Amino acid sequence: MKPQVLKGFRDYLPRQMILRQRIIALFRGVFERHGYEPLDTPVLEHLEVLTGKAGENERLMYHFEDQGGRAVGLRYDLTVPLSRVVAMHQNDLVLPFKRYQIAPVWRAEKPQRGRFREFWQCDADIVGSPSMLADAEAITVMAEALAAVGLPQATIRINHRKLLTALALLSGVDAARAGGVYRAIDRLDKVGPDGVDRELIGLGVPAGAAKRILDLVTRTGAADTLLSGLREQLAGVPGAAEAIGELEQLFAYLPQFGIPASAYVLDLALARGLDYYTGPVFEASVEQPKIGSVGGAGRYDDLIGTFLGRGVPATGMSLGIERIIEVVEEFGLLPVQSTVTEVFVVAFPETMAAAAGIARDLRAAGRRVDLSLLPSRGVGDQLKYAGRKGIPLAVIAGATELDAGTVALKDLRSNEQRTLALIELPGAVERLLHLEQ
RNA sequence: GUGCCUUUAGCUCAAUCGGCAGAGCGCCGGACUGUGGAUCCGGAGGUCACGGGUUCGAGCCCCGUAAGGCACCCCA
Repeated sequence: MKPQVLKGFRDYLPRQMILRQRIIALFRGVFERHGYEPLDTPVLEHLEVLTGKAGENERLMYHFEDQGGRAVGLRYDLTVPLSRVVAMHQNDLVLPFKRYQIAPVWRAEKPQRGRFREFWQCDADIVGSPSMLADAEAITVMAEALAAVGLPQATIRINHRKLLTALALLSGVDAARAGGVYRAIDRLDKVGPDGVDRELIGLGVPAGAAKRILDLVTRTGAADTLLSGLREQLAGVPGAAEAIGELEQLFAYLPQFGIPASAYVLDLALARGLDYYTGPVFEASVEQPKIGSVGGAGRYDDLIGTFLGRGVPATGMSLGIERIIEVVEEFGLLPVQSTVTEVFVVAFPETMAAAAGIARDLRAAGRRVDLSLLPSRGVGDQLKYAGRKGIPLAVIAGATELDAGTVALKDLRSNEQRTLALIELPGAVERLLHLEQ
């Protein structure tokens, strides 16, 4: 049997796991500081729970028949499972329900840099508030999470799904076929204005309407100026006034939540592909490295209704761990740690018992301690092992020192070593570790 | 899912026209019996991604497959 993993799936070795867990811990901290509660759901769902929500993306869904003949699928995102949970457990949840979920999802895409078939999403959502305050908080949480990992160059672009629908109506395309118009508009940064113009005309949009749409979505400037301009241009178009009004509220709330104005921008060309969005949509992306968006989301007021029969408003955001790691590594935004161990205890065959006792005492003091399990290795080899793993401190528990009630403490980073009374060891270790921070 | 590029030691890569598979780094051992990293010496390590084909002879040419990457599509 040849050892191998599936295309687009990966093992995470300790060095990578340390960074992943660190980022996850930072995100969890941001989520919990904003009052979000943890949630987890099964990786496998009834296929019908998953289908009908992702539009054309359903071709990327992993699905199969289980041994009992049931049609099942691996979750494609964390938003649909959340909606199912809300519908199933409505009596146990206090609304607005704010939950975060950090968990893997699966998509059968062609792998590329920052794009995998198994990847982790970090979602924070608010269920039960139709207010733009909820959307403003979702954007705030996203901005703070990105700032927590030192990613300030990511700007959150914001748009409104109903605004795009209004543009489609304006162009003479009915709401059912509006998706094509969204996609054409969304490709603005890739194919440029002329390209979008060609694509719109290819969809059957009259040349005049295409030009008008292009004129509207390529405008830049302050959100309130853009929105008041749109209010005039789209007067009488169904849904437009509502969308513009919501965006105006949203942009009024954002400064109140304390996010710097540089962290977000109104981008009238932003579309996003998932079918279930009904209101504001947001997306955070980076220019370098070229991996596209690192997070996104939006409001999905009708999704829970597909399970419940009655609508429950919901909004939230999602961050992609793998892509964020790509950026963090590219720019060295977080320190690289190769081990979680703080102290290594060098032992000799004849001092094994004492060495184990020292390790136990240090652990009781809260230290992370590795004890040599191969004491027949020489001191040099044991120190080499500790050094190669990147462990900062070594305690040498030799007979010479122990007979005098002492022990040698070596700082493997600076090569400084001193002999100290056994009783002083925990304090000395603590001091050396904190000097490092 | 489509198109293109790549794949040689653990890693990064070389190998002229199709003619005996190499280097650096890493690893292991020694110089050095209780002190890692440096230096020197020595050593191990290869199904040339995999499967076919052409040829006297293939790492090199041809076909197929897989994995990785780039561009689409789409997305975190």
